[in-house]
Amino acid sequence: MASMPSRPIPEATVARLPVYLRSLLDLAEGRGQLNVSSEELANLAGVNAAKVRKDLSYLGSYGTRGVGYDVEYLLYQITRELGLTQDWPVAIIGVGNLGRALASYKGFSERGFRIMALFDVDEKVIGSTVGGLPVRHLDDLKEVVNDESISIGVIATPPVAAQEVAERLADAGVKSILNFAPTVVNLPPDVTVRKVDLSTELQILSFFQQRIQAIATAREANRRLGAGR
Amino acid sequence: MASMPSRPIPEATVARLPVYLRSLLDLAEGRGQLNVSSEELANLAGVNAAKVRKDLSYLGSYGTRGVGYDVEYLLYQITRELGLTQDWPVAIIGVGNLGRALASYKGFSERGFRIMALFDVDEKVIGSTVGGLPVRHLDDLKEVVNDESISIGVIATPPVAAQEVAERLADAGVKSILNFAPTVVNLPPDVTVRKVDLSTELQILSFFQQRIQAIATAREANRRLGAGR
DNA sequence: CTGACCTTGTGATAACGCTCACAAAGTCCG
DNA sequence: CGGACTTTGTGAGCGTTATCACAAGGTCAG
Repeated sequence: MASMPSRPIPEATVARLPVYLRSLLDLAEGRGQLNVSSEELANLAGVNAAKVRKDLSYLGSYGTRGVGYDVEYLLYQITRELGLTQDWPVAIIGVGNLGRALASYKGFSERGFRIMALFDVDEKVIGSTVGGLPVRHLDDLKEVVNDESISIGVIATPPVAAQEVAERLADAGVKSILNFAPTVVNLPPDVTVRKVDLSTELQILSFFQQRIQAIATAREANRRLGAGR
Repeated sequence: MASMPSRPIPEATVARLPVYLRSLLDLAEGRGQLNVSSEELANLAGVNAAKVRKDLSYLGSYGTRGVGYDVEYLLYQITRELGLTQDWPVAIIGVGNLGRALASYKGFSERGFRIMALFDVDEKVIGSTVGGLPVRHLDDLKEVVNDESISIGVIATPPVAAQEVAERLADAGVKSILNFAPTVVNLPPDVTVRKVDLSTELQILSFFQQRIQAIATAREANRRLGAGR
């Protein structure tokens, strides 16, 4: 039956492929390097070499023993595996601070994500232009998704609106959603939702930071005890 | 020696605590609910009930069998465990699109992360005010970190600058860094770095989106084959 | 006070991901 | 052409995370 994926690629590997991709682009564009060893790629990507090799082995045997990987060829294979040989049309819903920043973010278009439409419900911003695109009313979502073949939706609304927006996206046929709103959205399992939560990240940092300070405090107390003895 | 953590809390659990925290806040503030079962909390947080119970059990036995968890008490325990009983002073480095959005983002201050200083190297923005704070030169970083007891640094610079900024932060004594620049930064292991990469997230979505379309295409081909038989 | 009922807390087990270590396969120099 | 050297690809083992299933502990009505 045509080409089933030889082995299913683990999710952890998929999450690292974009990192390798970026490292390879640096090598190719910056230094024009032709070959790269798993060791070198590992350093650039901030992981260890064995992991790089195992990850790449899921894509196939694209390396040459004794030499390493051909940068251009590997670039192509990862690009293909990630589905980045084509451009993806993206819509952003919510044109607040974050939505605006995302709409103007160069990194997206550079990587083939074309922001095709912006939506909001606030009459004050509807009709205005952000990053060269008009802001449309959320009610137009389904129509625009169809017309522009939007396949990825980015939610940048306040948390209360996120669930409804997510449902509207799903209803319009969008199967991939990136959610920046700090709330969990529930959707049928055929829709892939990824969540980016800025506060959550800081809270995790807080946990480790606190641990550092707790240790420092304990050590300080210890030192004093020692001195008093 | 005082209170060592009874059991070390798994990192996967730490990463979920902020999600539970948010769900509990919704319950407390929104509906004024007093008790919550692992089942209900699981639904709100988008995980399964057993995982909730196991996660919470690392914090201690704070539930009541037959009843559930006391919302306020659990809120307090998670807040304490995450080190959120105190405010954390934060600096943002890089005042481009993203830096500005972060500087104005309400979600940070709401959760006790106080943005105390902004830095850049572009003379055009230095001295200007963003979100009520003056933008200072990166060279003042160390001084300000000391004066304001900055404990968390947020990197929102272009990728080429990220490594140097990270090193300067580490040199100034910052042990927790949130990196939005799309590049890996290498620092000594006593510095905790978390990375948020917007393009990476879209690329992961692309992978799954592509898979969907590949399946749809295969099914379509199949259908035609079947019809032609 | 008793028994039906509910929900937690946790061992046991399965799935997953990471790392190690080394054979296999190639290069390259003399 | 042969042997030293390099680096991949991967099986095996280990640690972490997720899930299951149920005894233990508690509520609550009568």
